Amino acid sequence: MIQITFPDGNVREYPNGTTAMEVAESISSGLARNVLSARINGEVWDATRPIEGNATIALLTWIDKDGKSTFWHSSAHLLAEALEALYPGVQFGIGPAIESGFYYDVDLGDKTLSFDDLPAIEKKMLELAKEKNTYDRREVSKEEALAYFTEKGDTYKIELINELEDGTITFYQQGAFVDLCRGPHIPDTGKIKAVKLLSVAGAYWRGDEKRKMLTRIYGITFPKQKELKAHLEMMEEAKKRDHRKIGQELELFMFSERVGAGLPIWLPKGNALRERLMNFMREEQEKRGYKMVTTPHIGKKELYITSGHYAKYGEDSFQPIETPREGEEFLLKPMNCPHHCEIYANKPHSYRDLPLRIAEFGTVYRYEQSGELHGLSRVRGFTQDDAHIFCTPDQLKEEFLNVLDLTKTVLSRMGFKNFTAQISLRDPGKPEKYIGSDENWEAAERAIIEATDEVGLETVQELGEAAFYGPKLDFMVRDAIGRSWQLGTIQVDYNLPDRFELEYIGSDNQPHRPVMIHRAPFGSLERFISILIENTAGKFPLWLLPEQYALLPINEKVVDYCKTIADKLAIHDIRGFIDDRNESIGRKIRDTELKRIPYMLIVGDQEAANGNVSVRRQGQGDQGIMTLDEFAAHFQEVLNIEKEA
RNA sequence: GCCAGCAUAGCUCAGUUGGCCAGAGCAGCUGAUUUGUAAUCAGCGGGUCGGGGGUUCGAAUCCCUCUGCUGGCUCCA
Repeated sequence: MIQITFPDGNVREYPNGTTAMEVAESISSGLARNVLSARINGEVWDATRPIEGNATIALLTWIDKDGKSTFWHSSAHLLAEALEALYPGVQFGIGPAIESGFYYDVDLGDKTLSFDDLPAIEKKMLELAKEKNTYDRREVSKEEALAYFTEKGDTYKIELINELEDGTITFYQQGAFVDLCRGPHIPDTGKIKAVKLLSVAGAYWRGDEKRKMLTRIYGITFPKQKELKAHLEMMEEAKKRDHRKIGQELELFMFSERVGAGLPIWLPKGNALRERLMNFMREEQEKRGYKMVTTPHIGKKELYITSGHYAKYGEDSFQPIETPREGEEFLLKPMNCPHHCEIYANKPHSYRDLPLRIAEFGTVYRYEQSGELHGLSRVRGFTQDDAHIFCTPDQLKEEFLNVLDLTKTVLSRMGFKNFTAQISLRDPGKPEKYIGSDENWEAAERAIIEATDEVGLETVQELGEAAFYGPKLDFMVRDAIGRSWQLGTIQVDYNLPDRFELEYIGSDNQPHRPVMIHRAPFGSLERFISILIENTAGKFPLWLLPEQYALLPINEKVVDYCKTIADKLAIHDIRGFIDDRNESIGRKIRDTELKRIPYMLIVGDQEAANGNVSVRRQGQGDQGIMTLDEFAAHFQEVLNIEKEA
């Protein structure tokens, strides 16, 4: 007998070689039906795999993240089985579960697969699922594994096997389909009741753009049809929040083929939003001792040779602009730091001057591959809320903490709660990717980790995600369809001060090298606004809105009364406009609702006679009659709630 | 840049297997209407079907190419 320990600490005895499924059955048949896999001694296993020796167990079902992931990984195998049945000779790459569903990378030879082919594959998958084939695990020798896939002619699997150690290789088989796989899998295919293949896309084999591009099929599956339906409805809802759609509807920004791809054009309403964001940032920065500067949009090529950016990105940038007579070369600035370094170098500095915090809303231009462009999130010209802090090594941590505080203030003021703070570190295996000494890298990485620990910021660390000149702390936020984007960033840089030979005179009367922090709490206004739109579905916080209310006169006679209201509200710093079009009140309300203007003040003969307004809130309907003072008080209260949130 | 798609009026979309002057709703303009919580009514104007080239007696429809867009991949100072 062996002892099995349950998550609640209970211990029960079972015969040696018992499976998780049998354990589940011993508890209830309902549980057994729902078990997808099990965590045995911390490792996720097949529910049908015999447990040898004492163990801890956690039975995993659809509600567990690992249960879902087992389900989706098994679904990838089902997809592969269907593909093999429909397209004999297909070769397989890898087929993992992802955050929401799964994919399989396949090589169909000369055959190209398009979206229209997916329904037939879905149908085959459901057909195969109904066979309720079990997923059978088998340990194989490397020799046997190679022999099988050589016979089958699957070059990708052979490549994978060659990198595995003999004795650790397992095959899984369901129905006629055998795959190289570590597992685990669900007990049988019958649990997969609902299948939706979402898209086909190209994906380079092993993520290497020099290697062959395989066909990637994305899909998602569920144990119940109803769940699939709910999921698809959710995706539809998310699409309505897409900033590209809302941006057009609300006339915030546009693109023009003639101006060029990836070059956003801000329309008056979007620009007003931008201005408010910038003013907010200006105020917050002024409180924290930043000085604003303005620098040109271009800089001589030599500037970027000095900074090291030319060597790193010269080929992959917009190419230099030349002066017609002198032949001087200028680059569109891809970042502001070299210009700011020159500002620092403009005069000698004493340690007493530091930290020096130089800020600019700097518009920069970067070449992005055409396939990468995406609305406002990935563009070729954008404005950073950039600043560079020059400080002594001793001040580094305090300055970092100061920036951290600013960034957190910004995110909370915007109502962003679901961000991830990611510390991006070097890839230790690829020193050639980075410039700067080991010593400086270590010091910088340590500073970031310590500062985030100190403020209790929860972070994730990613190796290999650092910029080429230094480690960074990025704030990542998700868009409407779950993609993660970098917004705010804080980067420590020992390199640029070196390259620009920046100095300050210390208390010892000797020259020293300052440390530099690059930071942008919004990141770029473009991307920030794209996320703001998707997070709020275009219903922006009240304090940010240029148009907070619309005054809707019911007839012409009350327009003058509306004007007196607007004047009085302006005194309270409440902004809005009068919709005096010759339209029905129903139409005015509908149009204002669609423009997502938070307050509608409806005024007819009664309101004009009584000196009040009828208040309607966007999306919430009639709020009843209020006097102006009542409305102003209510308004102020909402602003206060926003501020504290 | 690569893979797979898409591109018809300002917007959202129809347009059967290539066949008369390319359609609708909304928006716009003109007029009537002065309206009580999500679309008042009527009339009118508007598209070299993304650009260019080709096949054909004939192309929005088929082929090539460029541009832009969508979903991925790679990249992201």
